[in-house]
Amino acid sequence: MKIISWNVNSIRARLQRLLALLDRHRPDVVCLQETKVTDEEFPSRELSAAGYHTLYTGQKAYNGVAILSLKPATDSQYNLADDEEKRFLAAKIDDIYILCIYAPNGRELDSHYYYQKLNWYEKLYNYLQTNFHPTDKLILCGDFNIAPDDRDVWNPQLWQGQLHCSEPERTALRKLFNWGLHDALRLKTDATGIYSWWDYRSGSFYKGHGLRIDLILVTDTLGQQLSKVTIDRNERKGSKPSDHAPVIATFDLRY
Amino acid sequence: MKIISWNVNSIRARLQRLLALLDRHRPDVVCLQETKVTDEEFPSRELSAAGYHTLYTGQKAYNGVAILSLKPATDSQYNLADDEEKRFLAAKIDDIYILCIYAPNGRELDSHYYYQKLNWYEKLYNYLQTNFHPTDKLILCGDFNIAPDDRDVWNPQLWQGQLHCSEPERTALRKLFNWGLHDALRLKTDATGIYSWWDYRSGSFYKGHGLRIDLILVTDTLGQQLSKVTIDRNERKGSKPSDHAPVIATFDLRY
DNA sequence: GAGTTTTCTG
DNA sequence: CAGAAAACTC
Repeated sequence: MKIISWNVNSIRARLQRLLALLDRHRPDVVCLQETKVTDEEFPSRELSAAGYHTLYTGQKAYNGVAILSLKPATDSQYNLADDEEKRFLAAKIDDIYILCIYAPNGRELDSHYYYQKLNWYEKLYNYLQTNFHPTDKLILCGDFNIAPDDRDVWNPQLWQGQLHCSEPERTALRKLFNWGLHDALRLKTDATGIYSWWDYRSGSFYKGHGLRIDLILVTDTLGQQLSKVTIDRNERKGSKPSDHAPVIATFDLRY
Repeated sequence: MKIISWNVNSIRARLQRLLALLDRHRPDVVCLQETKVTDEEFPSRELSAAGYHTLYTGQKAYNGVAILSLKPATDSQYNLADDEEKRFLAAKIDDIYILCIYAPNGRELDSHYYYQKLNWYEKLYNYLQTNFHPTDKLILCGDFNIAPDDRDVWNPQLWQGQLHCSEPERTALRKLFNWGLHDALRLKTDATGIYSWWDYRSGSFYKGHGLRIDLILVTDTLGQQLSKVTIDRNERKGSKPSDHAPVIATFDLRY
């Protein structure tokens, strides 16, 4: 079972790249973030022509998430709580619960939006607690807008305490780990220098100035069947890339 | 001698089409309107690579005119009077005076801008009178934003008295004719249904809803040597066309 | 810097 | 409808 999480930064601008990605990896499940289209504008026809079932929830210029799957999904959920912004989508595919999220950015440390971000994580934690158990087969993936720890940051001193790396943010993320989720990539490697996002500005990708803020979190049972986690850095190259690269996890599912 | 006048509606958006046009017709002179770029952004390198000398005067998002020529130009003039907008460019190529204009649109009948348009035509007339004589070899071409008479309008009843067709506008244009300029196309044909502009909206081109507002005017001596006048309607087809088609005049110059 | 919407102009 | 700019977000 192969799952990909990718912040496409506009599915309109990235459709051809997305179709090529599906062709290249033939993933069972794809979680997309920042689709930036309303449901009417979501390119479901092109994606179903590529063989994928689609679930999506979007809004005008911002946010928007989607789940693509080779097999049809069930038990879909489009809201975390009373959220106005389209940042959450959940469904069951086979016997695995898939949660696709696009966490708020926070804009600025200590701003109104920063506290909304922390509050949103609180809601996510509550959602997990009320609806699931750590023994469930569950994957929570997406753009978390938090780098878990200093191994995930190109210049930890510079980023120390900054947005995406502040203690309150990391604590909110750690709460998910403590509940029973594992950072898939960290089950496989302790290496530094593995990033999923690079600012469009000032040649950040070329300079290696990235952060790992796109994560695939899994519960224990799935963690034990995890065979591989990679980040498709090539997707950040060429003309008109997203500023995020896809994260890919492969499981060797035993029944 | 072949001359083309074309309102490109952004030379940035139309550069490939322009280069193809140069290649297709190999005109001696090209007058362009609505280049919509500052002089720094004018693609002079690409055009000189295509074998053309360039004169241009432009501003940020609006207006802008240019003259391209196989032979270098002399006696260039960048202003009609004290004009703030970049709507006028004149030069001498061989022994012919070339005046390239982009007349104001006028926006609305009887508006402030409408009277500015009439006033601009007054300045153009004065410029002609003070600087030239009807016996000169002179070509005045560009986007006049006036349809000379009802033969040049797809639905004269509908357009009767409207912007581009109102009596004050047509009188301003007629003053140029009375001075000694001839509408090159009308020296060759009385046909109706020959247009140079079609609104982008509501499939006007497909429906044949056009106006002839792009003109090549010539003095007597040149009129007598005029061999052909056409409008390249194909240039309005395909993807990303200008809303104007190029007007092409060919002269059989006797020395 | 690369998406988006909105406003302006023709 | 198609350009361009400006304001916005990330």
